[in-house]
Amino acid sequence: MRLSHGFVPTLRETPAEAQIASHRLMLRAGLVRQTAAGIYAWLPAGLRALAKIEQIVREEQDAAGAQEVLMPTIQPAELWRQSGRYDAYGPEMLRIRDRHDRELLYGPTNEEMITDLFRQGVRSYRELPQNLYHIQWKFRDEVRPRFGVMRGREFLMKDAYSFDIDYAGAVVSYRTMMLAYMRTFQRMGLKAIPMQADSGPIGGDLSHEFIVLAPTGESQVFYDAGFEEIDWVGADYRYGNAEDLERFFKQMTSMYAATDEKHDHAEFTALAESRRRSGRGIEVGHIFYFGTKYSAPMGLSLAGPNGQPIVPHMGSYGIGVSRLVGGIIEASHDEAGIIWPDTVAPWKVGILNLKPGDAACDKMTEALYAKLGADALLDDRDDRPGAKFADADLMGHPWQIIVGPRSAAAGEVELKRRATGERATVSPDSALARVLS
RNA sequence: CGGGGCGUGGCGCAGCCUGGUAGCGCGCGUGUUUUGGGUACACGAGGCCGCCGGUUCGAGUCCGGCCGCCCCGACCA
Repeated sequence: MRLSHGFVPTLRETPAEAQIASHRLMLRAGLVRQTAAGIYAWLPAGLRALAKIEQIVREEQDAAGAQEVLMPTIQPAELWRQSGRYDAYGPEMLRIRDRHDRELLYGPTNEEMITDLFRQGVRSYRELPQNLYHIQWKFRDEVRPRFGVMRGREFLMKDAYSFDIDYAGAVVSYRTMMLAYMRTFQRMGLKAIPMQADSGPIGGDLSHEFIVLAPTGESQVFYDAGFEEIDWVGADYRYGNAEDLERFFKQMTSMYAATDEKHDHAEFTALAESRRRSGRGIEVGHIFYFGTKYSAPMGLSLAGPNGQPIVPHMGSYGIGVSRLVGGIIEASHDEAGIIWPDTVAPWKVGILNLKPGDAACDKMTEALYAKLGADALLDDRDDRPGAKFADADLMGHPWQIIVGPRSAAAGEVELKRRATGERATVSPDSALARVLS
């Protein structure tokens, strides 16, 4: 994108309503604009980051064997009556009526709908296990939306639903998703820690919240240093292999991790001091097993091995995709602005033409832009160098390639790494090589 | 939902107490200037002061109602 004709309305001052860092920076960097309380429009830069995050989630879900579907945002009330949740859900559910006065709702989640789909399409236990997911906008009419997209009313969520013959199968599905989550968050440059969560009467120990570490996070967490050190993406755990998954689950759950509410000081200090970590975190995902809570009342029943009907055991697995945009910024920013991890940055590189109209500057920046393509943002605005530096830092491109009259005349560019502030004067070719490596 | 606060050009704010027809900074446009970290000067565009009603000769300002948004708490991906 050429910034001179791009819709990236950066703000020099912070709008009064934004309190926390990610909200301020998302507004200032032109990622989103608020439409109503807890409802946001995504502008080009924000949408690009959102799409990259969504794509990483998608790739890791697919790698773990889940199948993507897309369910509607609007659901019939009837489905929710079958599970008994229509009356139980309360005012967080946005209820609507169509012209025929039929009761509908804007989906806050999809257990009922997926169970309905599954019972229509699957007949035999031999077709299990299966895991279906979608990435779709949800609406929960929060009493008090806040923190920008971190707690909006409308939000983009990945939710997956597993179907297994029995509890043992459900455990494998659960562990599979847990591994996929560790890999997903790692790829986004985040340190994620699964914390055992309250799961109600059904879940047993199969309910975990995924907390992402961020200095400004909402809750205090204590954990084993292993969560920061282990490379989940590279680890040799194989999906579809129950032993690998058990080994993974043991490694995961053997390390200490707790939020302040559940923190056990004695257990924590039993860890070697060098292994103890504490910090703040933001919840970005939640996985849990819920057995036959929906399959039973909704009549999801398949032919079992001995001809008798079986009721599948289910689990659900959520990731707050739009929340992650805010979460990543909370985890990675400084005074000047956002510091995007390479994998989720709206643009991987910002090319700064410090003097549009200068033949050498124009030629060099255009050549770089042509080679970098869509993942580059070319700042070709007729503006002061200072304004471009400030906006580039604010927008947080992982790399900046800075071209001014002096360096252009010398056939060189300045390459700046946003995360470290490190700068080097190099040839355009070697700048390209480093950015693309 | 309990408590608090705020709605005035795109953004940040003053003006309201003590009614007299709207102002500042930033941004935006034009020109000159400057040219590697938000340059300086000049000129200019842009606001039915959230909405409705009331009081008054006159309402951004006073009174009533409504709507919207934010913060703390309880609640939540």
